[in-house]
Amino acid sequence: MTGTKGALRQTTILDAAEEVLVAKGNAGSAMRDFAAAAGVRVGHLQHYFPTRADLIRAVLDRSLKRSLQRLKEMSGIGVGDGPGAGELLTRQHSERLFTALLAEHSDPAGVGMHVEVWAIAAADEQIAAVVRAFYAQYAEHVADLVGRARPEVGELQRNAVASTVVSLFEGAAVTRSVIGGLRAEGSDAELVRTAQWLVHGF
Amino acid sequence: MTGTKGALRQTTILDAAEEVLVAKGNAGSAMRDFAAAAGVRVGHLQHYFPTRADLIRAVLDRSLKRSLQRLKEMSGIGVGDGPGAGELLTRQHSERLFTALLAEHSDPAGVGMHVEVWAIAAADEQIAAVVRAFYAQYAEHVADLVGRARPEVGELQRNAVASTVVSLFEGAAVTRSVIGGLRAEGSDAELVRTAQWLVHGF
DNA sequence: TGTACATCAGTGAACGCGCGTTCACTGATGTAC
DNA sequence: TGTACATCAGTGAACGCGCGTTCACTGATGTAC
Repeated sequence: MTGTKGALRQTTILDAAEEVLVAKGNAGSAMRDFAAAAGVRVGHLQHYFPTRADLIRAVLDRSLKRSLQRLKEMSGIGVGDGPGAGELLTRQHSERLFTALLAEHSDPAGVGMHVEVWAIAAADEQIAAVVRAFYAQYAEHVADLVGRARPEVGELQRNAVASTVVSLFEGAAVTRSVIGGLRAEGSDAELVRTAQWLVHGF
Repeated sequence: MTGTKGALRQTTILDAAEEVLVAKGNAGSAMRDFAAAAGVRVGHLQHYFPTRADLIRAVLDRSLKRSLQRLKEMSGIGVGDGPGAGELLTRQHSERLFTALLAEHSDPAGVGMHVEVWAIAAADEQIAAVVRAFYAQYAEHVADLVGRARPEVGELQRNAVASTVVSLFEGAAVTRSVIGGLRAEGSDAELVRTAQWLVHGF
């Protein structure tokens, strides 16, 4: 299908489109904006993404996949001094993980993307399905972490805890953003402490 | 200015617009949709709200004010068997409050509105300011609750806990929505339990 | 190694539709004397 | 109590712009023999 040159262009276009989407929002950005940001003509952009919906879907899909990827990396499956896949999750490990995760969720660009994802998903069932899959995997991953911290906890409780942790961090993304404006001193530490309490049980 | 008939019309228009906004999203709903839903002509609609931005701002402003109002009512300042303003907040009280609050945050219409609010605020600084004020008041109210549960806790810690509680419930609104799709069994109870732990400290 | 042809990369102009907004208008309701 | 006039409520058509999309086209790159 597309050669390596085309693949590069696609990446360029997606990078640019993501930037525009975060900066100007879905409603505020036109195909002409995406094209201009990528340094191509509109007709050319449509050579790769025939319709606007195709482009938006590709951007969000890639963004969510990357988020999940980063979460897994941060959980330290075999990297650096993180715990191995089957090993017990200590409080040192979870503190580092949640601190890093919170930093990701506090990044303005990431927050803007999250908000756009939700709004678009509300009107596009295809994207909504992708988002649901994302959260399901996100929660499943956290449930695994709980299992590694407290192997004695049953599956039901593990899942309940996991979805609470996900809520906590997703909410943090919004409330600490420029939009939410909540940036109380010490709330970072409090949020991490809460996540640890949920995972470790104390 | 506007007579009582006009005031009624305004309410009708805002009600209809809110419904349309939740159902079809900001990007997906036109002035003609708002007008049709309210049973008036576009020109007539603009007699009350000259521009689209005026209408949207009025809808969101009213919605956020109402949310805050309900939160305060639920906190039970002098209603039913809730605690009075200065009284100690017991675990019974907080359980009832957080369960009710979670129910509010799980209402599909409310969730749709939240998501739209965030997306619009990201592109409209005027609305962003209203949203920030909302969260500030929301957090302040929760901080008061913490003070009533544990008077010995200092202001700094109270605020940190409050913003964490707000994050928890805002996140819950998204992750439990049709979009998020996370509806693990027992997660309601776990979320309430976590909020209680935050407020009461145990 | 060279040629022929298909496929891919990229251009540029035009179309047509939906949108927010404007505007001149008529009918209803209130208010002053 | 009736009349005159201002203001408010509501209509309907039209405008003009920005948008996503279409389309016919040229130039570049690869591939088969």
